[in-house]
Amino acid sequence: MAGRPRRPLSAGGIFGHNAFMKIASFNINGTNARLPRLLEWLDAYKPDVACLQEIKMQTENFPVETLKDAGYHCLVHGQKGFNGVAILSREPAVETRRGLPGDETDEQSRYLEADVAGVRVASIYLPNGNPQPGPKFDYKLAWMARLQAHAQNLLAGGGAVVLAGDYNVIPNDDDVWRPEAMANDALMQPESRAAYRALLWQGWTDALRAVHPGGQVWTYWDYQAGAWARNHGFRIDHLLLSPAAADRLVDAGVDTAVRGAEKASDHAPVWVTLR
DNA sequence: ATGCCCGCTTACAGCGGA
Repeated sequence: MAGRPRRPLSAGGIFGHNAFMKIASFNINGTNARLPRLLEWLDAYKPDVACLQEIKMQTENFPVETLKDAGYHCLVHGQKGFNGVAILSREPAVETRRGLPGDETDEQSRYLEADVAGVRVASIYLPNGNPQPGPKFDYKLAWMARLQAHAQNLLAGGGAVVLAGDYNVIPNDDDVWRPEAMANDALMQPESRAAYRALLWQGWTDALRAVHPGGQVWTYWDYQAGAWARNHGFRIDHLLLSPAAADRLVDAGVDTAVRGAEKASDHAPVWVTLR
């Protein structure tokens, strides 16, 4: 039959060898403590983009050379001892924002954003907010209001955007092994959930929820009380997709086995693939 | 009811995490 010659799928792929783009989020809970696990995960699961949270070190100390040897470019927004986010990518990334707008006095490193292969990607480490009520919970809700305002601006651009990170919000009762056990926690207060829902109502798609609508999918297991062995987890790491990104959604999941390794983070990586 | 466990800090005890 006449017409355009068939080419293998990969020829049209943005990464040459892969028609799909895998974007992951992983709260590593300390770069120095987790670097071997991080490298193992990158090698085994090969995300095209990896948004990291809780790198817990200053920007200049991040092991960019080691990660370059592993095949990744790094953008880093660090902080000594606490917090800190990064974006690793196979393709070079162009930074578009460092820090969440809306409060010039906020010195915590919890937001980093970049363009990678035509997709706007953010690495988010939303405040925990415990104990509640109190100033930390107030900071969490104020941070979520700022995120809501910025997310609205991102949507207005109309492009493919992925807001990936540790949101420290358990959106629904079926996102936690036993809701009663967490009832007084900042992660599932009505105000926290309402702020998360307000984001979704803007037009974002919770990718993991869309692929696993029945819930019971965990991304975090506490180090304490044998939570991993008992599978007492909850879902707080989320990938929110703009409509243009959601149109390209192929799959989403959790690299659960990563949580079972020696010296593991208390979070497992979560990911989406976009066509 | 609290702590369990973990990572971090000009550390060796206390804080933050979730």
